[in-house]
Amino acid sequence: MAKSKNTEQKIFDAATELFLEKGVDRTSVREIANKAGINLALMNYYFRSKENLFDAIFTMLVKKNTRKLIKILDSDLGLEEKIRKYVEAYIDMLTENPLLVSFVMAIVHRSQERITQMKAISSLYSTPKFAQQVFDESKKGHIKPTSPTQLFVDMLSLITFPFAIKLLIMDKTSYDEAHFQAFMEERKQRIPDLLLLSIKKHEE
Amino acid sequence: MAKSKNTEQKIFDAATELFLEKGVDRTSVREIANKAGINLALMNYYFRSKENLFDAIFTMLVKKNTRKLIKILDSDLGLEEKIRKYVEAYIDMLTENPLLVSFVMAIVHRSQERITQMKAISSLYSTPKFAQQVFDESKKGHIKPTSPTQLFVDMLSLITFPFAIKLLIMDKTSYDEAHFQAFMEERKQRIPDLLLLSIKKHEE
DNA sequence: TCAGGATTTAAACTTTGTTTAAAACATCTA
DNA sequence: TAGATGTTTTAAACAAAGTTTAAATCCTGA
Repeated sequence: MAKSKNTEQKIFDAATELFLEKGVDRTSVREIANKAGINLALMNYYFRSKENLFDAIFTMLVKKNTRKLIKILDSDLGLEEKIRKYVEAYIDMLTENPLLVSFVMAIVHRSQERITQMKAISSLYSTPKFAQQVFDESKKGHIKPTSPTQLFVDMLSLITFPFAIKLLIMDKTSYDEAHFQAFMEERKQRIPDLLLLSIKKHEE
Repeated sequence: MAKSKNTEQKIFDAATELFLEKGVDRTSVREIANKAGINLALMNYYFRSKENLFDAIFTMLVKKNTRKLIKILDSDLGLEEKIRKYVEAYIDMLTENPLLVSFVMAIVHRSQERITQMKAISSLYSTPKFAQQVFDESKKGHIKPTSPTQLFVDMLSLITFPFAIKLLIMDKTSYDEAHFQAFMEERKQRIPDLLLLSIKKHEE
């Protein structure tokens, strides 16, 4: 167990860098081995397969980047502030890690079956506290009767999907990177406004 | 050019069936050749590559399924009715063709660069009439000042993304297929309500 | 009819991810 | 210390994938 930890880490690091840089599919195992300066077979020795290595890296990335989001969801903030903070933090996160989006898309498209078993993703979408909060506020009559699931799916959709079709948006609107960034910045206000409006009482 | 059209069609049909059934990545060229009853090399003779064949099939599928959607967007319906009709038709379309979702995700994730060049997709998201309509109604003061792009992205996100994370939703809520269908059925009301509320004037 | 282009075929090629079996290394015990 | 044992590393081969090649066959028009 002397150099072992080291080799495993070398593979992990090289693969992470390559996956983020060129995408999983366009990165070959031989390339990873090369970059890590190790023998080809060691990838399969330490991780059972390339797919497995991908899972490990993806889990690490999600964990590293979503702690803040989960903390917000589980906090004691009021619903409005919670939603505003969550949307902002989520958009910031995806802006800083654009490749997480394509990673998620990769998962969605390649491993539909496995997606529910990936604890990292699963925990990201686990929202008992948030759901309870929506339920309670509904009950107390502070907001309209609202399905927590619908509300949460609305929120996720409005945040995430625009990143997935980023290039399409940029193409259709002739935006450059800066414009798109401004577009998403605008959504930090827009999305909470939209969601809060929909659950607020007393309007017509 | 005797049997040629026939062979090309046989490949196209066999591939379509297999792609839809098992996904693109899990379908090998040899399998397609087998099912079509043709020689392996003919796939590359008629379509230049498997990727190309996929593009052709995808374009066909999108065209076939989105005519109705485009027609609605380009119609003379009022904004409210247009949005309601569009959302309903779109959700119906994705419900009936669940594989179109993963196809879109595949494109988004594998071909970010090419996505804007795919006319089928591009035209689906081309909304000059809708944008004009939103712009005019804003100007006339019938609705709040609204960015057509933001509104359209909102709508697309709310419709499409839930299908992308379908398994995740089903897992988290212990839904079965029927439940999920009902969940999306509910969204046919919910999404237009949400969007219309956000552009309506005079509230609060 | 037969020349020439289009189509089809069998075979090989390249690049994937993965496995194997032996070699090298490290560790622990008699 | 020497040897046995388990771990790590290596070179080589494997299977399956998409693609290409070059020859064979078919078809059509002059």
